[in-house]
Amino acid sequence: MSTYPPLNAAELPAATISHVERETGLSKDTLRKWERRYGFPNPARDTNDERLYPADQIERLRAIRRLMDCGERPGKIVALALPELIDRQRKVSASTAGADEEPDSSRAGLLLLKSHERGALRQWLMQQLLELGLRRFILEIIAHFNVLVGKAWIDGGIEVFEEHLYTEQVQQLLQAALSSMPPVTQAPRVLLATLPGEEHRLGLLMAQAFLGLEGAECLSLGSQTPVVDIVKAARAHHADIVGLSCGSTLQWRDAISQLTDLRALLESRVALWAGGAAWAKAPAGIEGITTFTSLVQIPPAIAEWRAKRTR
Amino acid sequence: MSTYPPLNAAELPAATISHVERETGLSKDTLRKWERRYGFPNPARDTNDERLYPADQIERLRAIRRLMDCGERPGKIVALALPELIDRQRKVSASTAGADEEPDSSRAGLLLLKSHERGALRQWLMQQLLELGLRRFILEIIAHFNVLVGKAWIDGGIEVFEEHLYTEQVQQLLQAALSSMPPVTQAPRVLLATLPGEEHRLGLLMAQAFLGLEGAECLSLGSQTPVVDIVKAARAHHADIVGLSCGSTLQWRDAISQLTDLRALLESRVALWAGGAAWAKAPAGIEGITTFTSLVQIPPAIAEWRAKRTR
DNA sequence: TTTTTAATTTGTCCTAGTCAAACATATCTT
DNA sequence: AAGATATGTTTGACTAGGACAAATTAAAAA
Repeated sequence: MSTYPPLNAAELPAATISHVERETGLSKDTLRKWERRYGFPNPARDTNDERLYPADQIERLRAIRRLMDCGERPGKIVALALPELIDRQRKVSASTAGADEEPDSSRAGLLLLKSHERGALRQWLMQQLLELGLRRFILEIIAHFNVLVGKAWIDGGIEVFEEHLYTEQVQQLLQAALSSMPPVTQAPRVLLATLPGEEHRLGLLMAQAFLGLEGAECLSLGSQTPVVDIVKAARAHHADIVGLSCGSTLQWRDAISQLTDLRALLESRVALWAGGAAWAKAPAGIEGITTFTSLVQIPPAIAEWRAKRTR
Repeated sequence: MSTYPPLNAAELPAATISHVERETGLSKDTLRKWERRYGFPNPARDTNDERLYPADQIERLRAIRRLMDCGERPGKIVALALPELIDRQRKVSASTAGADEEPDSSRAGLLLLKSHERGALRQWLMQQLLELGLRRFILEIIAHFNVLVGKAWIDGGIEVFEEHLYTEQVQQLLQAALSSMPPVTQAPRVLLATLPGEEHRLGLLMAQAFLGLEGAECLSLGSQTPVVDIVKAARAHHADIVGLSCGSTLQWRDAISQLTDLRALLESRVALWAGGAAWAKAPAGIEGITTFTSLVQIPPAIAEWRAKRTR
């Protein structure tokens, strides 16, 4: 499949600390602390005593980052070498899946994605969409696909660019489907957004599709909207519900603090809904905020909202 | 128009330094340095001696940031009070426009956007698209609209959420238009992406549309793809051209360093094209990189590429 | 006027240390 | 044994103050 030579670590230029911050998502402070505490990373220095990270260390840092996103703690893994890290990644992704079924259809899609054949994946997705309809397509294909891709992402079974390509395809498809939906002007009016720090739009789009199917009026601010501006938008457009999509990138710790601020600023008649993977393992509910761990919870929630409203 | 009460600065919670970093885009280091050098910002401290920024200072920082994006230097403006800042914003946005014509059509769109009437803007955009066709729509409506919105954004004449809403609408429209274009498999094969730090997808979409109109095969990685992964994708998909969209968020200083790395890693047969507002004021061209300041440069560039190829 | 040189501005990086909150473990109670 | 509570450890964000290169402006020379 891959006839092209793999990217050799040695030929890559060494990177500065801000470079590494960008590529790994680990803050400069964290990188320096780890160096001191665990002896890794162990960057060279340039003439000006500034850190220069060799490419293989960045690779290792990326692997560490992935494991941490799965709940591993730095102290246990930062000092590990790459092979051991990969080993552990395997274990984690296996245990995460559990005895979970593997829908053949999604698996087929993954193969298409990895085949690097332009058009193949897109065509397959379109076909599935036509065959199943929007609701089932999202629930049965995209949702499953997302966990598959996520799992592969953890154990390094998928390249970053493959994940980007996939996301881009699906977004295009969903957005096309959305814009072909008849514009509704029915209550409730939902304002959708993502908080600063969370860049993934896919969850937002899926939610928008689901809300649209329920006949709710959607207004999307896109990703990374500051809290203050969400509030202003909600006022200007008289939103009934503000919906946030919180991926796992954003730690729910961070999310909660922002959500609390938001709740305080929002008029009390406006409901605050927060969905996404971040809430699967979040501890308790917060006063005045409804959390969603799955898209299927949306339709009943809408129904309930309407029931309350008519009373 | 705005019957809702304005957001009072006093009722907003004070923010931590990372909060401010997120909301203003100014790094923590910069915020601390300014405090020391210019006496502003001047945050309170909590029990643990950590900075707490009141909301009005954040507002001021945002204004400063906007001015700096227009080329003003910190030393001249950081110490200024909000009214003086706004004054200067007016001047700058006026001089930027110069004797530029103001196309009535785009101006009408701006009014629709600010009217907060859901559907109005969308409908107007769709109508324009149908009437003008994709190419003229992008060139005459979207491009003009972008500078209008950009200008309003500078002098605070537009809210952040309004800008988000606008961007979201246009993206939806463009993406729908793209997915209804017949899939081409004609040379050159272009890989599109945005570097880490640049989150704006709109420029990317416009480029994709233009390339598609020229019959080139496009493959988009979306925004914020690390350099290494762009290289891997180019290899895997045998791209002929790698196209990057560099907005003004990303300083061209930063962009150039990343582009140089990218150029070094890419096979020499692969062309590297970089477009966007960032290059309008960039000094010199870089070896092996073609820069674009306008979309209209794309078609001739494609023609030239093909001419070279057939030889 | 243009070019070269010196001064200033500015943001990023450095060290080294403090501390609250999150997590893990052991101890006590019912 | 399960549940609550206290104690200990881990961790990342934050602080201060300084060094320095790159970018910009101002001054001097051609």
